[in-house]
Amino acid sequence: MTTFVSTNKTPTNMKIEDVLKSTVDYTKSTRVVLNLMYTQNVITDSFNEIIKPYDISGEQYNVLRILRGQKGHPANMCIIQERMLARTSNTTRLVDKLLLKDLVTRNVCPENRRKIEVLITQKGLDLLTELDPKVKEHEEIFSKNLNEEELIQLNTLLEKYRTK
Amino acid sequence: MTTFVSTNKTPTNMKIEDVLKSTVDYTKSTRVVLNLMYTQNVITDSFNEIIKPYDISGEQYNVLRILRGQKGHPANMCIIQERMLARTSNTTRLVDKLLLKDLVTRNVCPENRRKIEVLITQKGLDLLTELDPKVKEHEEIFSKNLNEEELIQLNTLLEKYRTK
DNA sequence: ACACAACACTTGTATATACAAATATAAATA
DNA sequence: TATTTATATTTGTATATACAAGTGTTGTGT
Repeated sequence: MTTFVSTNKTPTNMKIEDVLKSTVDYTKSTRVVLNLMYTQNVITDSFNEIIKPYDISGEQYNVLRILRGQKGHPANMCIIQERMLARTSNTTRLVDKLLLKDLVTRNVCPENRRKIEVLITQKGLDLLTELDPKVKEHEEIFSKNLNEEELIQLNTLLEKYRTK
Repeated sequence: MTTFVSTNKTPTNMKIEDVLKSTVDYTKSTRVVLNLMYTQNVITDSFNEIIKPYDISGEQYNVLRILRGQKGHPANMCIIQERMLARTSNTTRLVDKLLLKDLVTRNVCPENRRKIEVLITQKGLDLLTELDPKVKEHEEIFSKNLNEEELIQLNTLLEKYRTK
């Protein structure tokens, strides 16, 4: 079976029916779901290629970003989880991996021994600094396909769409 | 640590900065990436709740849908993978799981013994029939937040955005 | 002070993703 | 025909997701 990871030549801007080789047209509702899923996969795959040489996963990167955002204040597991994109990720094990790479420190909170204080190390900050321009570039590869107006529209529609 | 899976009361229609509790505003490019990731997570979580009672995963459901779309023609692994939303899923192991539940059959292709012929069983078709209305309802829970015009716009913007 | 619930986190298990390597068959070429 | 190359799939390993159950700590009520 051919692997489509890096050799994927499927034009990404096609109608979703063509991407998924469907012979029938979907309803607008179905198309939105599939377009969202597929577009997210395209972005994630592209992002993973960027961080791959740095021996870090997208989720680990996400945790580091949250920790940097704390600006020196320690974050406990609750805080990290609240701010993650995928709320059900296992924060304990993600922090474990970062700890092994010396990108974070982890200590029991003295005021409340149930809590854990996680801090990003200088090594972690340096890694993020190195990644910053590449991540910015990655975001712009896609957003350059839309003009300012369309970017605003897309953001508005996504926020409106996901309301429950 | 509190689990946010089913007890998550975070309003889903908020600005992405509020959802992720960011104190600073993101650029439009960053917002699109985060909105896409987060919205996809919201949809996926909601979909997983629907199929959970049926002892099947979202990816397994996806494979069954592809097989039904074949209308009696067997699909080999290549075909299934091409049509999946996440191109890097491990089709072999997904089919393994479906086989254990008697939802598909798997046979070596006699014309080309490298290939595998996968077919959906009647039990698989029945499961999909039972799920059809629930899946439709799921799609409409979100799409009802937008009018016809906006649904078309969102689809168009997503297809345009992901162009590489 | 004691019991018990709530909280914060960790651990276990099954599934899925990501990617490399291995196997088996078929096609191409010397 | 033998050898190489390409194709189709499987297997292995590490990571991540999903969810339930477990551990230890704190707060609350009696």
